[in-house]
Amino acid sequence: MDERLTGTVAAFRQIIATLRREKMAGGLSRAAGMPLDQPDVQVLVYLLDAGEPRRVGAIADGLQVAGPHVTRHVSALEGRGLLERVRDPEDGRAWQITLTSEGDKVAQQCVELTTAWFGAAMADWPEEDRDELLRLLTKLNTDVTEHIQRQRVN
Amino acid sequence: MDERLTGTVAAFRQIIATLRREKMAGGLSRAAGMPLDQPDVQVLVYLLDAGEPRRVGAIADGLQVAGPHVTRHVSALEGRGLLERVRDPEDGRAWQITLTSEGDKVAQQCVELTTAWFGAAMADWPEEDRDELLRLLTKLNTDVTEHIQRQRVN
DNA sequence: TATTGTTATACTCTATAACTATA
DNA sequence: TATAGTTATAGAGTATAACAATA
Repeated sequence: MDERLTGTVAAFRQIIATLRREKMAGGLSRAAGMPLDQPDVQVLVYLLDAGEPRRVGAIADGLQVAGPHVTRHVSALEGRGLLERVRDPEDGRAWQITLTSEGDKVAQQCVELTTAWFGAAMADWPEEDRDELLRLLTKLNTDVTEHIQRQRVN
Repeated sequence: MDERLTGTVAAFRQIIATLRREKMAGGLSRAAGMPLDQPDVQVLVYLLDAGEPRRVGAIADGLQVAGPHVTRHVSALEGRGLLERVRDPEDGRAWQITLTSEGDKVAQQCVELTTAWFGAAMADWPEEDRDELLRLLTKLNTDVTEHIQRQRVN
């Protein structure tokens, strides 16, 4: 068995545990001046990254969660004026979820704060290591996703 | 703002989402021939890594969860014969939690299966990249933990 | 009086099932 | 009849508060 892999998995697991416990959403709520839980933030940031309106189903796929979960948070965020539901002109069953300008602002704050947080944590990282981490995590993401899909087929 | 960091955070978040959805514990249960939820596995693997009996409080610290959470899973695992509670000879309030030989076996299976899973996902990774991922995640783990502690002080 | 662990309770995140409206 | 989304309900994981026993 590859000792390196065991160590890598352990490190990964611990980072996840640490970040979970940190409850970043509390800080984001304070910065945004309104209550935002973690799935709220994920929906907002997903839409910001997308750069254009997206369906409820697309958000669920992107975040890898079930549809009803997205529905609930979209409804809450709509109620707070951070996004809007617009009927999809090409499919009367679907909605296009759109960030309002307020929602766009809040989403950007979330990204900036999170990035700044990691930036501070990694303040003394050399350029090469930053490049490498991005490259390797991106690759890991691809390979893990592919591996799961391969397994599904079998 | 560092674009690399934004990408790194995004990749990290997506890997977490993918792994969460994969519900590894189901496969581990099947392999072990008994129901094991995710916190069960974490407790077992923590004790295996420790290599010797540990207190409930130490397990909670190590997994970064609250005490009562550990108590519940320790009780369940004890009921299934995977571990034992032995009074700490030096402190009558505390328990030393010990893996039974059965528990040790199951914990090893969990580690092996998880490692094998990642090994398959990363099958075509060159040696250097494996080394680098281990090095960078270990470093990230250290730096994130330190950053949180620095913030706590302020 | 402080600490270890437990019991009881509640909260957050997410899933599944049943339903509705449209295709 | 299939699909997009919603409503209602349930489950997993974890936290907080109140307590017991020992230090």
